[in-house]
Amino acid sequence: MDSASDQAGLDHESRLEHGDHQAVRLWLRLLTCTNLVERHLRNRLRTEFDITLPRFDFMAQLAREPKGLTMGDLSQRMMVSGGNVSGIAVQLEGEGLISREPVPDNRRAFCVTLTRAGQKRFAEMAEAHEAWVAECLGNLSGADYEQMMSVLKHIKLDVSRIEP
Amino acid sequence: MDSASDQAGLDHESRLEHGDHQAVRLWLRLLTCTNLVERHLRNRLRTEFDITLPRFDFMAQLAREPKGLTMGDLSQRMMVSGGNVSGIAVQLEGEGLISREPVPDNRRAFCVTLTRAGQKRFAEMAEAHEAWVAECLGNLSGADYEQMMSVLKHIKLDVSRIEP
DNA sequence: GAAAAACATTTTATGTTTAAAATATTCAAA
DNA sequence: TTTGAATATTTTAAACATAAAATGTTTTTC
Repeated sequence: MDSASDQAGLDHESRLEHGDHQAVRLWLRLLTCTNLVERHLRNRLRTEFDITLPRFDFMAQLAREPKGLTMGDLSQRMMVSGGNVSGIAVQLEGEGLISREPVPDNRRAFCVTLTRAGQKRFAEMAEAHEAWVAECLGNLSGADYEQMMSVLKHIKLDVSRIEP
Repeated sequence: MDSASDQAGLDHESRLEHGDHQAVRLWLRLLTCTNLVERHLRNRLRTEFDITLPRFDFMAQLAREPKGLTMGDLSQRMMVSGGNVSGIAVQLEGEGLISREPVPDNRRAFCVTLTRAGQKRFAEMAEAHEAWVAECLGNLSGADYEQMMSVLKHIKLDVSRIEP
């Protein structure tokens, strides 16, 4: 029924509409797929390491920057609000996985780093996490991988150009 | 540095690790991209229609099924927990956008449908939503679109095969 | 050098999301 | 038919997320 009416009157308007529908279909599939992988990782982190995805992400950012990051840096990189990282930091600090030390020449900011225990704990989790991700996304050809990376970068650019 | 060591000792182990890293990079980009679009749509729905994304999704599922859906159907299609749809339903019902009627031969279940007002309201929102999505994802070539759809389907299949 | 602006973070209030327990109903089997 | 398993939904408690206000610090500007 849809394809019949598409073939019938293919003026500008319906062309546009067709493109729109296409975009929506892609969006829904993209969303479904991402949610599926995210849920999978979330569940495994919970069942095998008793940690949540946000806390894992928090630690992952720090692991990438041994010199430490400020709360603002973390908020920006994790793309969540400041109040959010604040809450997560309190918990991780309570568990002894991160430490927050004052920055010498800026008493407003904290320098957040992984503790020795945090580094060790994260290393274990990261290895498993990487394997889980590979299970989900590692079964693509090199060409598919390159294509996806390129198209996603393209989309990212398109979106960032919209937001005023 | 990375590429040098890759070329140096390319045994099975480092090959695997390389593939894993690749998968992680793709995953992070996929996640970032999806979050970016999702946040954009969420903001626009809030500012222009004063509605949240989950409520919109809830209504979108119903719009697609004029005969109505049970709470469980909605939970499954929206890929969120039952408690979640339960809360959303209460709100939408309070606003008169949906109705929940008992199913004759199953007193456990509700049949949820859009009210007349809900249909009208959704139609307005859906049109705008479709245009916003097209702004984000509509700027791809037909080939890119097809490729994305195909690869995402592939990934979805891979993930669904994992979950035990 | 004092007032104002900008900055980094936390707090607060509100709302979303999940997992798990609780409730109620239906179905299956012994 | 009564017991038990499965189903559909709601409730509850805890974590997460945001925006906006509050706090304290630094920088700018006049």
